[in-house]
Amino acid sequence: MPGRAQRKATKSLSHPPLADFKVGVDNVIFSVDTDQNRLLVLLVMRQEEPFFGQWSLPGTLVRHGESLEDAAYRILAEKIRARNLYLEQLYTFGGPDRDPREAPDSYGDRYLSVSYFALVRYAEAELIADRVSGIAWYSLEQVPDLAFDHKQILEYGHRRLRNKLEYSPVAFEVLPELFTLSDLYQLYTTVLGENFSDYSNFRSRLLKLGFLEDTGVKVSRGAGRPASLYRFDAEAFAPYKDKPMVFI
Amino acid sequence: MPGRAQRKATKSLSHPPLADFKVGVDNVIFSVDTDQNRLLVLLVMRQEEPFFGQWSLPGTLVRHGESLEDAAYRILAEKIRARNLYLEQLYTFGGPDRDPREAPDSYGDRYLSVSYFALVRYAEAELIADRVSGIAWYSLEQVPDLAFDHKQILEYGHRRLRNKLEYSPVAFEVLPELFTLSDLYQLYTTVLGENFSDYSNFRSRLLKLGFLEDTGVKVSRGAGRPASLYRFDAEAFAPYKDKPMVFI
DNA sequence: ACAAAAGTGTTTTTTATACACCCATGC
DNA sequence: GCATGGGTGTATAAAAAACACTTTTGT
Repeated sequence: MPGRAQRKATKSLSHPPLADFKVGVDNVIFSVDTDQNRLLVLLVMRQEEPFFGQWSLPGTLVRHGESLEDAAYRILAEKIRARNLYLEQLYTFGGPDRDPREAPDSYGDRYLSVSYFALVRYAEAELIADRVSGIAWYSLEQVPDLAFDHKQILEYGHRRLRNKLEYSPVAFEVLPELFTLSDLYQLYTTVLGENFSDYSNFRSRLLKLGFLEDTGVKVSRGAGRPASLYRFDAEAFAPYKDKPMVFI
Repeated sequence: MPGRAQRKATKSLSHPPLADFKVGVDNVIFSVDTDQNRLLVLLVMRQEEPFFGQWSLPGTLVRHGESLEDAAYRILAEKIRARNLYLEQLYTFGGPDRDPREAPDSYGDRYLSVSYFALVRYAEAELIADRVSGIAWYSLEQVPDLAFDHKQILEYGHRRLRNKLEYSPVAFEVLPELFTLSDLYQLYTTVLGENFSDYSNFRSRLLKLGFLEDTGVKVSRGAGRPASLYRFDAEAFAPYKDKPMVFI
């Protein structure tokens, strides 16, 4: 590889050479199953080395001419047919030795992972099983061992989800379009833990804000009084944009 | 470059080839000059192409065997001798075409920038001028045109600073070790804008929290009653860790 | 009829906001 | 002695937290 050696020499003789990178994108895709009140992550079974046969976050390497975000959308689209979708960058993990493909002391490529955080609606998200069908939603408490440092990435994504839930309306990206107020409340408690707030206070606080539209439609789930279905009204929410701490 | 072509072929014939990256680290280093109440960023004058002679954020390319964070600390240490220091990752900018060194349609290297956010104490930070001395603190309102997409990165860092100021004790990383309460207040107003809170309320809220230690020492700055010097007590702050929204 | 879930309301406590006023210093 | 910045206190409004109660359904 004469081209590479040459490039090194141009810079400076005393410095250690620059690292060459392949850049991967890994997605932490969350959803919730409102019926069973489970917070879910999308995992895929790896079909190649390294970590063949292990579960991992859906990821891909960035291709020529492709932006990071494009790559993130691409894997998403390969794994899932989703109508709605929220996506944002999470964090970049890039220490040496995070990928076993990096030969310890060689001058081969380093692998760097830019992680993205995504939210989709469970009911509208159709998983795309390739021939080997290694793809599944996992409840957060039952996540198996993951390839690479994906457990760490997932943990980081989970933290981000908890934070975002408190001060931005991301809940409505994961909930179905029509939801009951206890769906919403349950989502908050499963993500934030019990005793983040009393139901009745949570309820009145949110209703007072005025961006939850009552459709009037009632649904009955087993015993008990039927609940109203609500819809998130993005326009009515607009004035709260950029103002933090609306929810709790 | 036969090695590279071979690697491509192993994967799949239909896919576009993977991009090869050089990874850069760019630091947004903030400080405040308490005397003049200016929020400052550290800029360096580029000594090489591209953007030769333009101001830019201090950055470097990641070397073989070096982690991203190591690289971030390395540039910092090259530019500044700082006792205290706060550093965290900001965001990764990685679209194609963000760096003019990328030939538009070639298969050359892409340049990706992982940005870091740093805070140092102005008084304790000694700038290291290399032979050409192209390094300086710039007041945020007077930042000139910057190389690459550094203006965007800086803007992003500024946003992060504003957020962090509200819910974490980063202010004490930028202030000198001993500071008056109006130093603190001024810092908040210069970063967050006027009318974020009335001085007297700000004051009593913070003192009630109990992690500001009054040293008893007084300083007089021109006319007016001399002010007490305070010190941030990290231990007393500990219970507030992870609890957001302590300051406002 | 009664348990279960949804929804309403009231009381108490805490926190935010506004603002009036006193204190110590330089000139 | 008065302007200047530092520091204290109080009165009012608003929001958070606790909890008691009503309403509507399935069984």
